[in-house]
This record gives sequence, structure tokens and C-alpha cells, in this order.
Amino acid sequence: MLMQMPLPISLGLRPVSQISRNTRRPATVAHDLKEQMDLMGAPMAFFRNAEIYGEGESADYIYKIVSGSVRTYKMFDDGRRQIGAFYFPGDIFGLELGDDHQFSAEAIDKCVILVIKRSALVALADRDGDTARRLWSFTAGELSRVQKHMLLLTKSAEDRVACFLLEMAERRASGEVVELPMSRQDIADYLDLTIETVSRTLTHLATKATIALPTSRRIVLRNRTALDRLDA
Amino acid sequence: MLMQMPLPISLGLRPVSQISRNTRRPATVAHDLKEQMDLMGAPMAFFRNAEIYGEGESADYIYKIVSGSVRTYKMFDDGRRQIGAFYFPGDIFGLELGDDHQFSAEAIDKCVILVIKRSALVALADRDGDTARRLWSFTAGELSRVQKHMLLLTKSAEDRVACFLLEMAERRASGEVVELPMSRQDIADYLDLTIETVSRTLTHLATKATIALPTSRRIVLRNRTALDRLDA
DNA sequence: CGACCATTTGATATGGATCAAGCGATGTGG
DNA sequence: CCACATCGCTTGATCCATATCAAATGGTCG
Repeated sequence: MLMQMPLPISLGLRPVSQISRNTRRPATVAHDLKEQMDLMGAPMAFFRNAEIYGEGESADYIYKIVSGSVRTYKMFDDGRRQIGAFYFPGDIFGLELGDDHQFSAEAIDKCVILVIKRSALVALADRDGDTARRLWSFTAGELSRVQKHMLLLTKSAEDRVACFLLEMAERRASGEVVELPMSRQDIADYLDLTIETVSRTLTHLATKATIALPTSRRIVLRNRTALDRLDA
Repeated sequence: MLMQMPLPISLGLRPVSQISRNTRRPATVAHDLKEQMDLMGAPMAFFRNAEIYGEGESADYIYKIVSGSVRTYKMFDDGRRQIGAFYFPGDIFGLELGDDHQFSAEAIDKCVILVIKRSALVALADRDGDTARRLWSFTAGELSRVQKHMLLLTKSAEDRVACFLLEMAERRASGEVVELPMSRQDIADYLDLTIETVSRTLTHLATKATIALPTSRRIVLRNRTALDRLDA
């Protein structure tokens, strides 16, 4: 839900006016959905742990991260939380074909996010084949991401953690040093493991000198070959 | 690979000519991708266990099942097989946005399948917004299916089997009696369990009178409420 | 009828969960 | 500026769900 926040802690929303609106509209034509969002989106800020939208709410907006990180997740009756995805600067999320969101979304840390109305894009897609294809493209990308995630859940704990580290290294692209914005609990809920197992596995990889852990949120890949082997 | 089969057992392909080709072209306009495939598709027959396409092969065709059942799967280096989906009469599969297939596809039993060239549909989508939207729609449907599957893999063995039975009951819609075309191994590889665990869980559900097992491939849902509870 | 394959059932092993405690960094109030 | 509370993470001990290994049963087809 975009326009009101139920809990004080969720009051992460600052009025758009506080942020310099993206007024400059370059003569450039958008070549993909991301560029298109740069042109059309309104920036909003969210505090750490702020809810961006909730599962089941109507999916009226599409989001693109300018800065910060986001998690999407689903809660189960038994209290378990499954994280569906992490999103980072440049990533788009929240676009659904159906009427409402299948997952909830929260800011992992302080975020600035471009927001545009879905109806605007969908209406445009009716007239513009390029836009239509971009919407398809985005959904196909999500499909392939979820397929990978599904396959991840069939692997051993060590394999899952290794895949996770490689994915982060690739997406956050900062050489061998990976800065993790999310907690061990977030990682555990993404990999469907417990925090204890995640922690033990990281310790174990560090013992084998496959990685180094200068701090708990900073991970150095010291032996990518070994990690790739676990990836398979 | 569509035009040649490497193994004798895979020689499931009969020339189209042996099957009455869908010559009748009704004046009706297609309202969705399935109807469109009925109009455009050429029927082909596959024997039990015949390969329809292999992972990594170029995704030149799209498929719609007339009769029979299909599994898609991925093999891992360690010999594990993960089944990605089961498809039944009326279902479309094999449509990719990218150049090649992410999974392999095999006939579970004797199948008749309509086949059309992807390029034909994609070219049409460039001109026809309805077709474009149908392609997006299909991919979005696959996305939501895979998301459900991913969440399934985070549940207990009993929950997975219960969800599986409910899914089959819904999709094959024959009242309380579910006729399963696939083996226990197929089910196990879909749910990421062993055949032993699948078998034991079914036996256990039968003991609790939640289901009945008149034969190993025929399952009667005797207490859907109990299954729904496990579904969550 | 007999061979073969799919399925079930039984005995044991194990990877990861759970329960519990300790540790280190960060922040807060005195 | 330090004492202490808090929170996130790690480490240790034990348990349990499901895998693994092994054998029996049943169904199908020549």
C-alpha cells in the first residue's frame, strides 16, 4: 500500500516533494524498460524496513531502485517467511500481470525508488509494440530468476550459500569484495535454511579459505573456482 | 531437437502425414493463445518417454498438448533430475523469450501435440497487440506456476505430496478420483523427495483415510479438507 | 509361468533444524 | 566517557525428518 503506512516503523515514506523530482526529460528515446522508468518515474524515499507494498494489495505501481536494496517475501501461517528476491540499484520490481501483488516488498536499508503507475505503462503498451515487448521481457526475466531460485532450493546448504555469494558478487559487481546489505536472517529466509546453518556454512567456507569474512556483512571471495564448483 | 531423435527409445516421432492434419480453419477469431495454437498448429505424435526437445536446444517451436502428458526437467552433474513442470491436454509449453530451451521436455505417455513455429507467433505479435499480450500472459502464467513450485519446495514432505495431489485434482478435474500418468520417480523428482518418501507419505495419507489408493496410479481424495489444511 | 519393472516396506544413517549459550559491535543513559 | 543493554551473529549439543541402503511384494507383458 503506497499512500498510508499502518505501523510507525513502516513510516518510511517521505513526500515526493522532499526529493528533487526528475524534471529533466532528455530527448533520448528509451531502449528498455529501465530507461523508460528513468523517464517516467517519480522518486520516493523509504526508511530501513519500510513496507513498500503488501501481498494481496492491488499492483498499481511499478518500482525501480535508484539506491538501496529491497526484499520481496511471503509469510506463511506457521510464521515462516520465504524471501522471493533481493533487488538492487537499477532493478525493477513489483510489475504484475494480474491485479495484485503476489509478495510483499520491504526496504532492506534506506532506499530511493522511482515509482510509476502501471496503468500508464500498460496503456502505452497497447499502442507501442516496443513497450509491450519490454513488459514481456521483464516478466520472462523474472521467470528465469525464479526458476534458478527454485533449483537452488534443491541443493545442499553449502551449495546454496555458494550460489548466493556468487549471485551477489555478480549483481553487486565490486570485484572480489561483496558488501551484503541484508541480515543473516534475510539470507536464511532466501535460501530456506536457518541462520545457524548459514552462519556455520560461511564459517566453514572461511576455514577452507574459499572466502574471508573481514566483517559479518563484508565477504571476500578468495577462491572463486571452489565456489563455481559448488554452483554447478 | 525436433527433426531427429538420437536414441531408438526416443524415436517417438511419427511423420505429420500419419495424422490427420488440422485443415479446417474456422472463421472464428482466436481469443487466447490456446485458441490461436489450435488454428495455427500442426499435430505430431510422440511415444512414451520420447524427447520433445532438449535443454539448450534452440527454442524454435511452441507446443500445445492435444492428448497425453509431458514433463519438463533439468539434469544435474551429480545425476539428479529436477522436474520443472507437468503439462496436460490443453496446456501450452516450450515458449521461451530467449533463444533456447531452459529445460528438456519428454512425453510421459503417448502424446499428440500441436506444434507451431515460434517465429510465426513472434512476428505476428509485432503487428498484433492481442497476440503480444497473449505471449506476455503465457509467460506471466509460467512465472506464477514456478513461484508456487518454489514455495512448495520449502514445505515438509507431507505438505508437498498433499499440494501435489490437490494440484493434480484441480488440473485433471475428474472429481475425487485422480488418475496419475506419471511414475513415483517423476513425482519424487518434481517434489524434490525420494520415491521412498513419496510412497511412504501416500501410504500414510491412506492410513489416515485422507486418500485411498485403489491402484498405485489412481488416487481417491477422501478428505479434501485435510489436504487443504496441509496445503496452506 | 516367469522375468522385469514399479512400488512398498523395513532398518539405519545423516544433514540440517532446534535448543541453548556465548560473543562482539553498536548505541544509550547515567 | 564509560557501564550496560540490545541486537545480530557465532558456536555447541542434541534431535528429527528425510535420505540411503536393502529386501519384499505386486503388476504387466511376453
